[in-house]
Amino acid sequence: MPAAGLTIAEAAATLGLTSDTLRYYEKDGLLLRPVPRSSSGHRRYDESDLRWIVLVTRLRATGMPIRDVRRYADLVRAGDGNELPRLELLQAHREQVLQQLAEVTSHLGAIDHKIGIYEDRLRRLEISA
Amino acid sequence: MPAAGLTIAEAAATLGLTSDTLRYYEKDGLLLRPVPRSSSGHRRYDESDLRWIVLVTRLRATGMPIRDVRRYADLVRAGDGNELPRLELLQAHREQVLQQLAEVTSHLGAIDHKIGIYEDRLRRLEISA
DNA sequence: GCTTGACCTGGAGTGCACTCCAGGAGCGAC
DNA sequence: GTCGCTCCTGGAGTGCACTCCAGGTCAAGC
Repeated sequence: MPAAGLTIAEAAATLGLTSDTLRYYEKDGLLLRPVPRSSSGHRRYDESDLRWIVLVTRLRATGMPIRDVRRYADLVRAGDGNELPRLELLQAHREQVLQQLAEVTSHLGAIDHKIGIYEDRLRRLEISA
Repeated sequence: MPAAGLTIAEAAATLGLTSDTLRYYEKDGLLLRPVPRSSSGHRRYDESDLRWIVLVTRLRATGMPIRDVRRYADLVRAGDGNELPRLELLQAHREQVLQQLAEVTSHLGAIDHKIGIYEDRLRRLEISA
């Protein structure tokens, strides 16, 4: 009978994280619950753990600080009744991300312009060579 | 007779940085030259200094590490003849930024979806109240 | 029954990019 | 001539997010 759930190494590979990071997230209160253990005390991640950690990685990858992920996890862990603060937290993050995207896009435009200048210059050097 | 160029505080305000950061960039080799000094040894930033630092902030704001900005500054400082490596560095960075933008945008889509779910749920709670 | 390998814990260490600080100098205003 | 301001330097300190390590447990395979 195979054990239910993934080992920490399997979960890490699936999620694109390291085992160390998974332990760190758990210790830091980013997960909804202590990950269940096998009889020998090893972590076993089930589907709901993985689904949550995927969300955590999305929040992290869009620049949300650990401390805000923890605040969000705290809210979800607290159960029903605080949907509004959860929504507000996500909406605030969304605004941040949009602003960040706009800023980066605009800077990228300027960098692209500079790239164009170098390309022109190099084309001309090539021709005159 | 007013001195030519901005003081470090003025330059910092103009660029949206701090004086400490400007000194740090200079010490770390991110600038094209040591910033010229007044007779009393205070930095005076001229237009060319500012233009370069604007580029530095664009590179930084799009996620280029300090060490790569320094490599780019080294190339520019070395003068004509290495346009190709400069171009390649910028193009590589461009690809990074595009990939980053795509990734963030995709994660944002998933977060938006979650926001939609909360909005629906809250709307329903409101109606049934 | 002993080795091997994956996992455990608490805690120390790392890399990055600033940010702050102590001690000191120059300069205009009073 | 001294107060207050801005600036200088070298170097220490900070916050963040991991990442690594020592020393130990446990189950499976030989």
